[in-house]
Amino acid sequence: MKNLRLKAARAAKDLSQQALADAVGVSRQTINAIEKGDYNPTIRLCIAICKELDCTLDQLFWEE
Amino acid sequence: MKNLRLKAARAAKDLSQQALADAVGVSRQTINAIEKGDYNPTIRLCIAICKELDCTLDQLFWEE
DNA sequence: ACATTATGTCAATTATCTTTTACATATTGG
DNA sequence: CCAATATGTAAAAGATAATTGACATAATGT
Repeated sequence: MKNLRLKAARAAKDLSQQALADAVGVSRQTINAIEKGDYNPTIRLCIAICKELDCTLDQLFWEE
Repeated sequence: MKNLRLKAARAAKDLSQQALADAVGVSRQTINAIEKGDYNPTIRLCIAICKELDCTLDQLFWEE
């Protein structure tokens, strides 16, 4: 399933997928794949994304 | 660096590394490596561990 | 209308997470 | 003292995260 919270948080910072990818040191396709879902990124990448977007892991990646 | 919060949370549930590994469907070495640190597990594994230990991502894996 | 940026997606390759097998030490209970 | 459990660690192989390059379609602004 899609990660719409990530997409929204990125939009709130007015960052493109490319800009976020550059900021956290991965490729644009990786960010796109995470937002698209059916993907399993590493915890360090998730943490880097959270810090760039001023969020926490629970806010962007926790699922009940 | 070591993940002592994970080690403590596991101890609080009285689970061995093997028991936690079985519960989340990975090998004992993987749990050991995560606790040992210098390791980068996937977010899905982190979530599975958190749910097994009744914690959240922020509680076990967030780092300021 | 045009150029530019942003996004979606795919195939092939590289990097790395995870397993398997194995051996070692420490600890606990009988 | 002995058997069983728990933990730490390592090398090789398997599974998958992530990169690279490419092509396509929307969206945006001039």
